[in-house]
Amino acid sequence: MKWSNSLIPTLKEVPAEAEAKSHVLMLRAGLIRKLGSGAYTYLPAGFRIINKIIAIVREEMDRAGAAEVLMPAIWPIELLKESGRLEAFGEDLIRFTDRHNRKGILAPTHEEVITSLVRDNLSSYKQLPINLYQIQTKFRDEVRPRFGVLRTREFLMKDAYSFDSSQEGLQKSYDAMYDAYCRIFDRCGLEYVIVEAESGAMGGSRSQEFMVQSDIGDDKYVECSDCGYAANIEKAELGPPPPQDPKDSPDPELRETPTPNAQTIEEVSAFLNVPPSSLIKTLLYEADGHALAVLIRGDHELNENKLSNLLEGADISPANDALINKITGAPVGFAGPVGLAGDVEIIADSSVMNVHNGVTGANKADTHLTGVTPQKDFKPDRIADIRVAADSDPCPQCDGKMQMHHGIEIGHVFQLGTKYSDALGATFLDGKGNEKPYIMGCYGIGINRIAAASVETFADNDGLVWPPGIAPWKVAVLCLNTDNTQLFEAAEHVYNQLLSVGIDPILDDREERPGSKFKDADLLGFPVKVIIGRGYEKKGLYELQVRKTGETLDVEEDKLIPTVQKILKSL
RNA sequence: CGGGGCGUAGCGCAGCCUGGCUAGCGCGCGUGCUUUGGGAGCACGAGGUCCCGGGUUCGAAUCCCGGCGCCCCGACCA
Repeated sequence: MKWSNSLIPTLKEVPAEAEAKSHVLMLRAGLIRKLGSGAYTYLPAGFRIINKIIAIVREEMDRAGAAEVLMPAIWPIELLKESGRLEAFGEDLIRFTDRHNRKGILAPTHEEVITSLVRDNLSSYKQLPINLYQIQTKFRDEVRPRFGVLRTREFLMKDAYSFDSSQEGLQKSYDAMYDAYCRIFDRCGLEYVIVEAESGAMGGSRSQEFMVQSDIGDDKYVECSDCGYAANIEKAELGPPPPQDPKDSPDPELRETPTPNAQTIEEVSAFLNVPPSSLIKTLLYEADGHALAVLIRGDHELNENKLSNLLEGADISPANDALINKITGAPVGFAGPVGLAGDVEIIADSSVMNVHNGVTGANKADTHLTGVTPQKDFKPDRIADIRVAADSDPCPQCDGKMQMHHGIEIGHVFQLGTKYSDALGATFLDGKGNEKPYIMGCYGIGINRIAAASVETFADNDGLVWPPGIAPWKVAVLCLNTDNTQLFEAAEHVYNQLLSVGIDPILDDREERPGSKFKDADLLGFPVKVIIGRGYEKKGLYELQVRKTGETLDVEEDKLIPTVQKILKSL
């Protein structure tokens, strides 16, 4: 590609609307332009990056034995009703009504379509396993699109769905996708962490996410530097709390303390001048009709997933004010486990049991109890790990501590099981003639996010730095003076040579001053620059610059192509 | 959905509080001359529904009311 034939509107100044590094640089480098909230145009250079990523994804999916399809983005709304996910997606759906007054949606994902497709066109275990994938635009009316291309209302996703006749088969399909994902992200040059995840509203059992560590990431995960255990914050299990220090004082005396106008953890902590970790929060919940008092240390957060799992998947919801009043006999904000009415099950997080000289609500307006000792002053019915993991928490698999990180989710793999095949009646006949639901897996990759995550990870003060695998062009040929025919012809010659060995160059043939060309090339992040200027004029030498390292070297014509190839291989 | 902020030339902004001449500055853009290895200099020039609608006023970018759009923080996020 010749620069003059493309559209690469670079910006010197930082656009006001952009905050995140990737957003700023993708705008400045002329990769994207915003059309509306959460909707971006990819200009030629940006689209080339997307296409590079897609090509890698496609190659690896095909290598893993998946077959590509293309499904509609426009759905009749009934399809989501059938699977029961209309509620689950709710406001996130972009809905429309057509000229015949039929209700439709723009597809947020495609489990329903693929499941009904397979239901209607496959019938025998002999045809299994099968894995179908597509690369499609998904639509979700995000509450808050942000960070440029990282969270948008329409985005490209590679989604794959596997259909197996057995759990063992699913495991094989899942492992194959897992391996393919590693190859894909490796080839994209990303540094990523694979974390255990909750399968959540998708249903199913095993689930892992591929994360790129980044402070602007929407997801949080913990990782143990000793053993490598890593898990999404929603999922992360905790090791046992560190052993209790031997008590240097006898159990304190339990007493009521007036705490007017102090209800929240912060207020009580400040009022009584005790750290939040000495407070015991009492959260009242309703679970399938019975009341729960859930005890969590003041500086911790309840993990509802863990609580629900502990209760064998019961639907749990915070108790309403009326119920709280009934249980505690006090206004909201003063609940405590001491002396609670008998039919309330008390579930305590493990860490609560180590609290010494604790503070809880007194089940009485404007009053807290101090000097609370677990087991002595109250006895939980159950003690379990039910809180959200935090930084420096003990690892569940070794003696190490876990660190908390923010991450950008670039891919996920799920073992769905039979959730969708059951809901949509998708069955096959096994070898004995029995009807069985397909055992499914689903596997997603956020195409646009790969680009943004790469920028967040690798960009520097001068601009983007692309790994060669997804660079819009691998090599930029800079002709520093287009008026000089000798230089220009040499530049074109290099450009053609690179083309002929399949290297994918861009020729900066613009009538710009050298400074602009250098700055733009750095901003765009081409892995290698070939500079034809002074050195060529005087000594017939080409100058090579490596974007990532800043390294430069002069080479003679016959060494040029091999040297470029060598550098690209080393990056 | 709650909180904060913004909307003036392609981009970044000033002007608004305290209404008043032809709405200004930098970058970018066009033409000419000079310049040519890290975003050149000079000169000339083009480019504006001041987000939209209504109101107040002799007069509105500026004040008032209503709306729309966008950004940031939070909540949310299969």
